Amino acid sequence: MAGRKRKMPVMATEAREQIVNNNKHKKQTSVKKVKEQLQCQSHYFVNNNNNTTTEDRLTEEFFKQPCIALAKAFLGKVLVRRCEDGAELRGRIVETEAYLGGEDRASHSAGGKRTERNTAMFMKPGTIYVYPIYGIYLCMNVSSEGEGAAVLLRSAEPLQGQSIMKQLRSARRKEGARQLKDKELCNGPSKLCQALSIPRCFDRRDLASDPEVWLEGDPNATLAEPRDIVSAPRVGIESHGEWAKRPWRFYLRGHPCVSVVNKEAENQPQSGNDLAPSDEQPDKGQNIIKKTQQEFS
DNA sequence: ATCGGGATTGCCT
DNA sequence: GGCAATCCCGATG
Repeated sequence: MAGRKRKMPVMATEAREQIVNNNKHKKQTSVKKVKEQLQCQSHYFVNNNNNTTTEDRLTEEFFKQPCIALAKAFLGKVLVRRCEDGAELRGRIVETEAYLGGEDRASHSAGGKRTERNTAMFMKPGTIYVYPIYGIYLCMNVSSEGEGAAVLLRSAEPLQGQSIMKQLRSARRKEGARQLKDKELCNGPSKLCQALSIPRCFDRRDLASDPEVWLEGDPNATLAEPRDIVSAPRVGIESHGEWAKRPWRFYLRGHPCVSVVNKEAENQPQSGNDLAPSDEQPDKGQNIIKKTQQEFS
């Protein structure tokens, strides 16, 4: 028997409120701009504006960084997905992993091996690499500087479009299962793909120029201080011996949307972070996390 | 042509 | 915390 998927309802009032709320605290957000966003969500409004560039959109320059530096730089940035009906989903990235090419045996591109599947890893920095895993899920990466290197996006904090994310995430769950909490919407690489509606066909697209998916700096958040970034071994790659121990997973310390907390790593001095100097104000990153912890508690 | 495994998740005990 | 689900891709013959 087939429990057919429910039809996606027209954008709910709740979602509109989220957009408005999201813009409330943004300085210089005009009423006009909010109205435009609301218009774009209507089924009856055809959006002919292909210029999705916003002042916050990150350009190709951002992605031109070595893999580990980029993996850290992603933390706090906002992944945006514009759906077909114009609705925008936003999630702040809070957890990443660096996969280097060449020597890194845990990488799909280990030994410089290039296949049909991992071609995107060898494309220009900012290229999206989407691959299927376990036959049922997807994972999203972004290529970085360095031959065959890419960053896996593991977790995000839902910022906008939570009601749509809930629908997308609930579609494949058992009927009658409990409602997902907001912090459970994107706390894992495949959950992130589901909640932000990242399909396989986004493979090899350019995050710097694609009209349907892009990255933004969050004007209210800033780069985390090195001490706010935890470096831990990557997860799910146990079989790769010594390479599995490299601390190339990065997440925001104490953030409620991180998929796997590593207490041991958190107690280590974070020596791997000397490559990420920060000229931001020291405690801003922490403030954001504290505020978020309250929101999600 | 066939085979083995996987950068995960959700449900069950 | 265990374990099945589920299928694509890449390696091998």
